[in-house]
Amino acid sequence: MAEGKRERRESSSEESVKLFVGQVPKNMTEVQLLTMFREFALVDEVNIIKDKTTRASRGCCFVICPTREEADKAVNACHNKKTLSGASSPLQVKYADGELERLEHKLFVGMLPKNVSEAEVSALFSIYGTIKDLQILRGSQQTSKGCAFLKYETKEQAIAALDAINGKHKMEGSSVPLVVKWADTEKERQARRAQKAQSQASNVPNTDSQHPSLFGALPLGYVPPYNGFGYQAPGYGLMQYRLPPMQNQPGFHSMIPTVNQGNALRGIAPDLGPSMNPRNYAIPPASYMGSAYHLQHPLAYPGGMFSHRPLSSSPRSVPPVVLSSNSATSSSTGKGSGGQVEGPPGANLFIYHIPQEFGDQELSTAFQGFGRVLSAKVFVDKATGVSKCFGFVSYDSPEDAQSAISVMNGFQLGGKKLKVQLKRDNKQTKPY
DNA sequence: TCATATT
Repeated sequence: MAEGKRERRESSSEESVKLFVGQVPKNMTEVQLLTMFREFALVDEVNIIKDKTTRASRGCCFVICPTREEADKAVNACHNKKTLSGASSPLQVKYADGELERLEHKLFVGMLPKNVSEAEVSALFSIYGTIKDLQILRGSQQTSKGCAFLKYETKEQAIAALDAINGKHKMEGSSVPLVVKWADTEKERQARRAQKAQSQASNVPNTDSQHPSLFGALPLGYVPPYNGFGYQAPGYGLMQYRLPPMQNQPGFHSMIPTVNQGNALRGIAPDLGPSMNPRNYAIPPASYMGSAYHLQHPLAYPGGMFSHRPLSSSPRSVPPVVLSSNSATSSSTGKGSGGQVEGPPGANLFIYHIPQEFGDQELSTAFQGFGRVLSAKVFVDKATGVSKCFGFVSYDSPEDAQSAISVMNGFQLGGKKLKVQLKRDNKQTKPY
């Protein structure tokens, strides 16, 4: 990225401030919102944030105020102060991502001599403007890391310092010039972190063994209705089947019969090799054993021949559950374009005590044996990306949801018992 | 412990 310059919106001047507003009813218009916010502050513009493809409101908007003072007025008057009709909680009004940073005029200074003090850095940079904040990064023993962050009062000051010092000014006793650049934004840092995590993850291709405790605890059972599978008969080698590419499926699946052999999984999975590790594990109910399931199965295709409750005639048969360690598979569950697909009333589940390591895909897979999963969402902490251990699963029919509840509620998975209930419906409140 | 969403 080029240093020393930042992208800027055409439509708003340097001092205007963008606010992000959440809890906006999806049926409100920009004009309505503009009118409302203008009761509290000067507002230049309101932009509803819409789904890229459907153009439907995503329930939030941006508000552009001409100055920081006006923006603060809007925040103070509205944030958590009023709930718009149709919203489930009060308006959230805050500086949009990056706005505060943009107003900070924050620079990164590199190639500082290790022994340089704050005072010395300050003396140099004060030539170009008023320093609002300065910190040299230090390690555990207070040893300098040779770089610093510095905030100026105005952007012009920061630019002046950047132009004058970057690559040009050598501090006393140093043979290399200082590096001065705009500090990374939070977004840039996130992207960097994500990239690092990504590259680290790809160095450890087989993550299946990271969930050994889950395998042992899996509910008995199952044949995935929309997935093909490989099958390992007891004592036989692992066989795999590849699905037709058009089926939008993970490339490989393995199905490991019986719970008692669950620990065999740990021995089997790694043998598949890094480029061929299985995506889904299905563990069929004990009642499947000793039955026709010792024979080779036909492949299951989406919408295909394989009933998703093939042995429901057996009273002791336990529900379908599949564990998936998939990370990169597209799926039939509703996601991808952002918003969650919700099913009809009574077909949406709230699930608590989801194992920490479950993501959307694992949740979807674990619940897909009861019906067509329209969407599955595990909630994660915005900052850390860590699962909050609760989420939602939507089916297209209430009956599917009920059968998922009857089987999965109370089911022990990963140390805790799942809590599976109908999702609360905050929506259709009927005031007379 | 019930949808927090950044054009």
